[in-house]
Amino acid sequence: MYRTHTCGELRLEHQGIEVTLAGWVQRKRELGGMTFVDLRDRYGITQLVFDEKASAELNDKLKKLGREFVIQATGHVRERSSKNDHLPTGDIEMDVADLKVLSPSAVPPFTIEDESDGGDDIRMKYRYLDLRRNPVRENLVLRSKMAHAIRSYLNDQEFIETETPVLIKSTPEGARDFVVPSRMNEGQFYALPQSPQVFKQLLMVAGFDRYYQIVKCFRDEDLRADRQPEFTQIDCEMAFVEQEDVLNTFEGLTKHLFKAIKNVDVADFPRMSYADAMINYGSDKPDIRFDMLIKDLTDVVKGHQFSVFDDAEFIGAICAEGCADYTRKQLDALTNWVKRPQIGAKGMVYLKCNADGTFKSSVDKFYSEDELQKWASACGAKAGDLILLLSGEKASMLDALGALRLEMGKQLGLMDKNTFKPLWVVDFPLLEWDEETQRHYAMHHPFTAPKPEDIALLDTAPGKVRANAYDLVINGVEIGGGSVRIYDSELQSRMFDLLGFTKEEAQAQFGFLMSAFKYGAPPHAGIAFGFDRLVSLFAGLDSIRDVIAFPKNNAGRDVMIDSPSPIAQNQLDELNLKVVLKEKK
RNA sequence: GGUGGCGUAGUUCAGUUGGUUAGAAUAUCGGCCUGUCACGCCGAGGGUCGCGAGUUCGAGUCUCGUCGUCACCGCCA
Repeated sequence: MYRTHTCGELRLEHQGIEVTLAGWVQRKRELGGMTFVDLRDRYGITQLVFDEKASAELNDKLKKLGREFVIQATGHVRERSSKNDHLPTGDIEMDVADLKVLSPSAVPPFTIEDESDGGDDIRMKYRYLDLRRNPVRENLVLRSKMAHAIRSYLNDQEFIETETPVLIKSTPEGARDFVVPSRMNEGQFYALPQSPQVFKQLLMVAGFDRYYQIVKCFRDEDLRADRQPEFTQIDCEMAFVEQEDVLNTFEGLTKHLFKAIKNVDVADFPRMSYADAMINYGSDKPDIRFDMLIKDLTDVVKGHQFSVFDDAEFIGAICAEGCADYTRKQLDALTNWVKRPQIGAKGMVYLKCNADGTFKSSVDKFYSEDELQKWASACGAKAGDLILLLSGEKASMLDALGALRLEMGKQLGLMDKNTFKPLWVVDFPLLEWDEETQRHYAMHHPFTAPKPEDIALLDTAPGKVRANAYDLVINGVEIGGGSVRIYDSELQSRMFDLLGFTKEEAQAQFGFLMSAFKYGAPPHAGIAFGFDRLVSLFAGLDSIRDVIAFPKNNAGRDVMIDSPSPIAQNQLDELNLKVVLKEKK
């Protein structure tokens, strides 16, 4: 036995007893005749005291101790003569009688403290050291607790946790697959799952009725702060349910997590159609912690010889409360911000609704005070507010206004990390048109059921068909999404047809699913939450990297183990692979 | 694929208009110190200014390229 107690549990009540602790040297404070050592493990810190007069042997060992040495110390617990209110163990210390170095440490490249001196790069390279730090470890403890709470909630609701295979089959739709060559099947490849989609549907056909899994998924696409090539989903599917049943079940799960983990009671989640989200928020994942809705001013501002507006398909605005005192410099900065290629606006028009009731606009030579008053009324603006207008092609301006809205929300401090506003976005379009390939793609996935009342549109106006598909959005983050599935092989076959699959292709890719549907498939629906995003939201973090023990960087590299990496020629030979690198231009 | 930020001591950063020997903090090492807890005080060592070209009498500083890293756009059913 290496220890009798952890470094976080000794208190005054333990005084007088002999204990053994083991852990890492956090810090050494030498005061000449005596030395203090802070001993750390994941449970806390306990102060060890060494008296110079005790023994020469102990002094020698003590002298050699450095930061992050792993040691074992034995001695009696005693009350401190000067206590430390900042530590739970601050009333006591160990009078060390015996010390053993279990493992020495090189000088770590950054300080292992709550506020480390290390930057992201170096901490990622030495992730195992970064994980010793309290804030990083706490994120992973939170993750563990949330996983536990999810399992417990779903188990109580009769969900069956079922594993599905990781080596599966590549499909053309959706994200790029990570592929794995098969040695035993020459020239053939497995794919890693983008999600266990078809397997969970087959489990419904199998009569499992309620399935869930906290499962790794893989997508070979470019990364972001909230996107990793491998990420974790809370993946679920239910049979004999309608959309409403799924929403209620997972709204319940989400509320349970907020209560159990953060002791927060959240109100019932509002529902918003995809169409409304796009028009009012310029986004399919609206942040409803604040309003500042987008207003369509097209009809209000046209027809006044201001050609920029007159020639535009759409003119939209947001109203920033209390910002009429923005300076020229601030407005110029915002204008430049919306003109960046990422936002893509050509320019920005402002209208200051001054406190004295007058108006000041960048285009007021085209518009009378009365006209400007109409703008203000249409935006619901009051004295002291600032209206920002963008004009251009409708879809891209809604997008830009949505981004501008978030930027203003950020600048005005309207996005409090401790406020949680979940909502369901529903009625997504079933299909989206792709200009490049001149065909429709499934917006969610090809197994999503159209709304029954829209099925007639499948032939006439497929772009207008709405799906029984839904997303859970919290604070502008897409936490999860799902849909009611097609369970009729005829309709499924028609969908593949719409998506441009030939009968043969559909049969080759998804024949197993359509066969399964011929043997009594129950109506079913499902949902998947992005677990990493959910944890980072609960932790108040912007990057999911912070809630993953060993994450990858922007380029999909693990800088700690230095992967990916080339493989040996004999491995390539065995797999019948030949590497041909493209010439760099 | 694209846009932008960053790259200087182990680490985090400063570095003026292009001009003498590139600084600070912290970490490390040595010395002093018996109640510290971010201990304190004194001292020391530590630099291919990411890399490569170019401009210049002279480049950490300017230009181009390249590599690394971060954020975003495209992409992510």
